[in-house]
Amino acid sequence: MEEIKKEEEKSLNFIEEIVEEDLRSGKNKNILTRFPPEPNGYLHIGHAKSICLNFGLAKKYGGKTNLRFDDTNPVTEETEYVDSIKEDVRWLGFEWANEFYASDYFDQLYEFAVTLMKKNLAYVDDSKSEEIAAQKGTPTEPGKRNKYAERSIEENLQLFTDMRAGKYADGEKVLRAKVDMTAANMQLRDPIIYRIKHAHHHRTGDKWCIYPMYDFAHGQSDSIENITHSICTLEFVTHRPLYDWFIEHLEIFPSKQYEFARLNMTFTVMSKRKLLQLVNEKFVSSWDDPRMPTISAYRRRGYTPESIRKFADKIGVQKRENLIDLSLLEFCIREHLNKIAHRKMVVFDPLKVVITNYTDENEIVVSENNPEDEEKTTREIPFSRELYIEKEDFMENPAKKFFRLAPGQKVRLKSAYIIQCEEVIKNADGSIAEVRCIYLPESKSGADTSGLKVQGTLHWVSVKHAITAELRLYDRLFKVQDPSNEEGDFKEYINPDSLQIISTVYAEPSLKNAKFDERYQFLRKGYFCLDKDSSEEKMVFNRTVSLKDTWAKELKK
RNA sequence: UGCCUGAUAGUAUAAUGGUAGUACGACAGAUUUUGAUUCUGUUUGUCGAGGUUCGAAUCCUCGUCGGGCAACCA
Repeated sequence: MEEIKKEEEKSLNFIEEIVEEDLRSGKNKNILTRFPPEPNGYLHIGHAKSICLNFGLAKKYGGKTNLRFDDTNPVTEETEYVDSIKEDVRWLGFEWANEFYASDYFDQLYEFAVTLMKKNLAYVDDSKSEEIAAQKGTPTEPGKRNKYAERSIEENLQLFTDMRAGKYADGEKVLRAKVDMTAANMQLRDPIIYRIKHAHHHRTGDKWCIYPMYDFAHGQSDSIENITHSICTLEFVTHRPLYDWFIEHLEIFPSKQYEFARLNMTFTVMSKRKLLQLVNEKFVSSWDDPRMPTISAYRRRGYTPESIRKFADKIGVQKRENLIDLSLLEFCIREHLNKIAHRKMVVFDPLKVVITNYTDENEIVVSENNPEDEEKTTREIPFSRELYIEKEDFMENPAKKFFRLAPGQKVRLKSAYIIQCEEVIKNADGSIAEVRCIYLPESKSGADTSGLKVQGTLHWVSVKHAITAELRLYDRLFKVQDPSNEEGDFKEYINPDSLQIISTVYAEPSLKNAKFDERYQFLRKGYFCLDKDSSEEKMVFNRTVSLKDTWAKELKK
């Protein structure tokens, strides 16, 4: 009871506080949020934060969320991205009330521009791009308005009509809002709101050759949809006065913009531009290469939607710049996988063990699928005289505190017997060929009458029953905590060992039935899932995340 | 040297004038047929200087430091 109460009293983030106040005061009867991606790249974990915020807020307060594609720049946007974004949002577990596109509103937006011109609040400017930039001034010097701002309403209307009709080439003219060239906030220095682009749009085709800019599309789209809380990242703070200015002068529904700090994560880059470079320049194989921080990559790698939502919840929502520890994300996925993943025994780097006093031909041992699971389901594993264990689980001259197999030392074979090492057989070159052991028949798991306690338990597979698979082990993509903040190109800091492929590992036979939507814990190794590159002939597994390994830490000391 | 923002343990995040708490990490220990999980403990913090107040992370003043803003990108 106490616990539950604590959970309910969890403090609100600053946006939840605003929403609660707006609901309490009656400013809003319901809330409506939106998630507004531009379809020019794949969604990443930073977007996941935004998705969880927008959809989570609506869910919590009984409102709804629209998915709206911010597709006002035809040259970078593609349908491929639209599809991947929808898949990712759904996979994360969210349902949108409506699927909209900023391009749905192009006619309306055009009318808004006409309205502004009629109010003498917008004008067609013939200046070149560089001229406009120069006239804008600098943060410390005010800008200057040019002669085009003097054009009559009629002339502006005519020119804008001509722009739409395709009478001008790209860049020849723009439509600007007439706000304030001397404003301290540079966003207000007569921002461009329409530009000419003779480009094919992924939805409207060739209907338009003029396209609205972000500032003249986003807020208006919010307003058209009656979005109550329009949540975006911090870099748009300086745009907010403009956002409000358009709404005020167009006299349309007053959506409100609120800003939070975007997610940064250690050993990761999070800009779509940089991620696109990684893909295009082949540093990774694709947008969903499991080393990428994209949602599709996490999905392929074996992350669960639950774990990502949990992560989003734990990092919170704030306005301060942040750099989240990757280990927090890893904690979240380990926590979930520990509960749901079935255990399997897989030997990565085999060392043959022969049990000299073992003669049974067909023994089957039984092992639990998941000790965390309430329902204690089990599976059968064939045992035999010749087994594989990990090379690293044997030391001829054991280090201090080495609890595993060594000459004369005893270990437990998981779910089977205690064995004792009797002899080490070597190859001509001095390397270890195999290890000979004896087993203790009375030590069988579940029926152990030996009275012995051993410190180590090893995973193993029967040589003649083992099946093989390929493993892909992933490490962080960058060598440094904050690649974007280092000197030079961020790509110089790519970790050359971010992908390790083990072409053949030996697994217990039950892994043959592995399914794409299931997660596995390879005992003492890590969490794995079947990769889409698997075929009838070859199973391929991705390591989602390793298990914590305090022994490896001990060795480093 | 303009405008806008922000500053609490290593990293995040609470405390909304009244005991600076939580999580991750790190470290130590207990349990363990996974050196996993679980459990216990330890560690480290209010950017600085003034002020208001019985009392300040919180309010005020002045600094310092970080981030953003000068794309026909979003």
